[in-house]
Amino acid sequence: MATAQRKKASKKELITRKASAMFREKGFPAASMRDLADVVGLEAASLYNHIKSKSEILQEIIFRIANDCNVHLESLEGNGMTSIKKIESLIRFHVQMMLTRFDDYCVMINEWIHLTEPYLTNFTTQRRNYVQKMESIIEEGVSNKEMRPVMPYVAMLTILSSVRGLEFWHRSAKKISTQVMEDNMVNYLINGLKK
Amino acid sequence: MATAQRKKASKKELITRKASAMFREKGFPAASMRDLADVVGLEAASLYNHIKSKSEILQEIIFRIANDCNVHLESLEGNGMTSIKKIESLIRFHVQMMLTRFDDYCVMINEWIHLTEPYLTNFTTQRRNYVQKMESIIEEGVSNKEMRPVMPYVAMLTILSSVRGLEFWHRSAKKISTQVMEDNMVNYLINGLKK
DNA sequence: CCTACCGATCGGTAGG
DNA sequence: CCTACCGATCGGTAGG
Repeated sequence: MATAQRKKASKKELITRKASAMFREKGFPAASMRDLADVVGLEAASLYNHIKSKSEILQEIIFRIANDCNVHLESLEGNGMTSIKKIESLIRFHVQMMLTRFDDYCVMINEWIHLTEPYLTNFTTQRRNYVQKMESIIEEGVSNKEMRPVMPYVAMLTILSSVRGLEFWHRSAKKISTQVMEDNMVNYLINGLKK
Repeated sequence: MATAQRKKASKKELITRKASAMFREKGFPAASMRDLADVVGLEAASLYNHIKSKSEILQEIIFRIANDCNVHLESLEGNGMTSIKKIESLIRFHVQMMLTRFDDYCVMINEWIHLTEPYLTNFTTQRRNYVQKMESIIEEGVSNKEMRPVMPYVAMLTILSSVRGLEFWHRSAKKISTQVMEDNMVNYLINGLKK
């Protein structure tokens, strides 16, 4: 029984992982449950012994990684680091998420529009809170005189967009190692903030 | 006859414009021809008096704006500007495209995956050429000693990604004016390049 | 986990 | 430009 449960859970994990790769490649609406079943090695109907619906898979992928981002950001709050260090940690975290959990991260940033209510509102609310907290850290750094007088909103946008840009890099022939890429991104983005 | 032609052309233009907005909002696969017909004020079948297929609309949107980007980039080549000025012009051009032709620009950067062959290969080839030319300009600026020793690939990625990030800004409540936004982006990104 | 199948919706056509 | 309709495919269910 415990074994059966575990088997079932891991099969669900397999389905979710394959779905994530497929949603990233084709986009959520263009990825069909029949294609997914083929990749997993089942008939389409059999998928429904493991998952409730196509939407449920999308929800699990997105909220799992969104939650990890939130947890990391909260760990930064009031931990005594300088604002610059906090932002550096945030950049490194996002770059690592993008590189080590590529499919999930891309699905979150590109496919969240296909969430249905109430999940859609839930997600956009979480995201609004996230970027506001991030802007607060930058604002703090500016009034601390740790950072140049950048507009927090513009800095936040540039940082998150640049991480997102790694999607293009990951897809293309990558002659640069991931560590070099991470350090280059951090340098470029942090140098834009430092006095 | 000339009038009929013009009327037909403008109706096609209307369809394309509404389609662009719809493709951006919902994504290409999730936007149905019936929804589009509703917005235009026709029956779905009647759309096909003006356009050949759903795919054709996507192709026209994407290659029209991609072509404008290519023309601008070619106008920079060997025009006597410094490398920094060339990149500043490129950034301003992209920011303006994003802000003044928001739907088309977003469809190009987000929906190109849904092009079918041979258009898909055509597009990715054009894009590869584009980023290579852009990297050449940055490389030139670095060996000129005009720019700091950045990696051209990383700088290119950061610049294009940051422009893309304006999609998020455009969607949200925009308290910042477009001119201020453009100048802030240019300053941030150009300062990262200057010595 | 499969076979068989559902209603809904898709892009697109015929014919007027 | 519409009515009527096509075959294909979609997400998902019943029943075993």
